[in-house]
Amino acid sequence: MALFLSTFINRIDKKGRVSVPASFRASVSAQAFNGVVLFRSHAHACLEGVDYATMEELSGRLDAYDFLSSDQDDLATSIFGEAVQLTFDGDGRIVLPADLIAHAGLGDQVAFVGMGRKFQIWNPDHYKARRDEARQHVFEKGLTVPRRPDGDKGGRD
Amino acid sequence: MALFLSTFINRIDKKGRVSVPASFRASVSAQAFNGVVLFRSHAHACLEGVDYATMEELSGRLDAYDFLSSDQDDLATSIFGEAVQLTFDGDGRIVLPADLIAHAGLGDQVAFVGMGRKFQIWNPDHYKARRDEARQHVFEKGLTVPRRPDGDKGGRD
DNA sequence: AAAATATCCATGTTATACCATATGTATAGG
DNA sequence: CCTATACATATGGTATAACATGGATATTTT
Repeated sequence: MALFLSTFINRIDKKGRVSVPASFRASVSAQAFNGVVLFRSHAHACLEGVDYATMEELSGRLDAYDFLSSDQDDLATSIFGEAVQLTFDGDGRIVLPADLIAHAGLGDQVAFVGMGRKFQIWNPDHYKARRDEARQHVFEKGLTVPRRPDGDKGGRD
Repeated sequence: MALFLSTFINRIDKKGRVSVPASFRASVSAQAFNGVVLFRSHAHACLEGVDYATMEELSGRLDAYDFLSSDQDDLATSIFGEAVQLTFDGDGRIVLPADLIAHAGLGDQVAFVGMGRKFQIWNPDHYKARRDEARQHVFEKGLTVPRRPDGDKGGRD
């Protein structure tokens, strides 16, 4: 299992600890780093989560830019400077830093929303509105999943 | 773990000593040289930091220029000529040379900003402005991380 | 000898690894 | 078909270790 699927609501305690859904943990269990990487979403009041391998892949793709170029600098600052890597404790929990909790407006409950290669962390109340909005956009604009890109070998896992 | 991630604020004492964040130290621990390489940023009032292996790779990239070309000469001078190797002491600290402290306008606190394969060292106050600027550039220019480069096998898992 | 550099030690704070308990779900038995 | 039990997950609390930081001592350099 490599994909983040479905939505889970978990509690967050006073110290910012929260259990990562077991199925999400299974999705990153093949990694060397036992945990996830989080950063603030630029588009929404939520957090984005990926596995460590995804960060490595992003780093590799950034090499397409010249070293020391200003575009590479802007991207690297925005992506890597703000990211935090959070290790699972023995029971599969992570501790959310206070500034990330603030950015997402999290209370005592958080929603883990699977989005395939990544996942998002929401205040459950805010997420409902976001979900309806997303559905509405897909319907109004008639959005579809694009066909496979040329170079993609299309591994079905 | 080879990536520099996240931002850390550490104190600098009167002698210019500062702790390198533990996770950054872990990122260079595979190297033979127990320390980091720093040089002045050309674009900003900050310092750039890499591990020794990256310097070797940069050297390889510069081979793209013709040997004895003036461009290669300029780059090699400003990168390799200015670079300093700083060894960790027993507690993971380095001593920042006075001219580098001056260039970055460092006070009693420094921000280590992870940027993937490299990191930057900032005056924390200046960095906040820089972070916002970078985000703005990414948004205005619509910068994205490019698709996989040609040679990239792009293995996930 | 003086200054600069490196090594060592000691301490407070913070994070995290560990343990113990609850809750919910699936399974098996009556 | 309902109930009891066992398993897996989630949650709450505590102790230990790692880290950052300040200071002191030794070593080298000029």
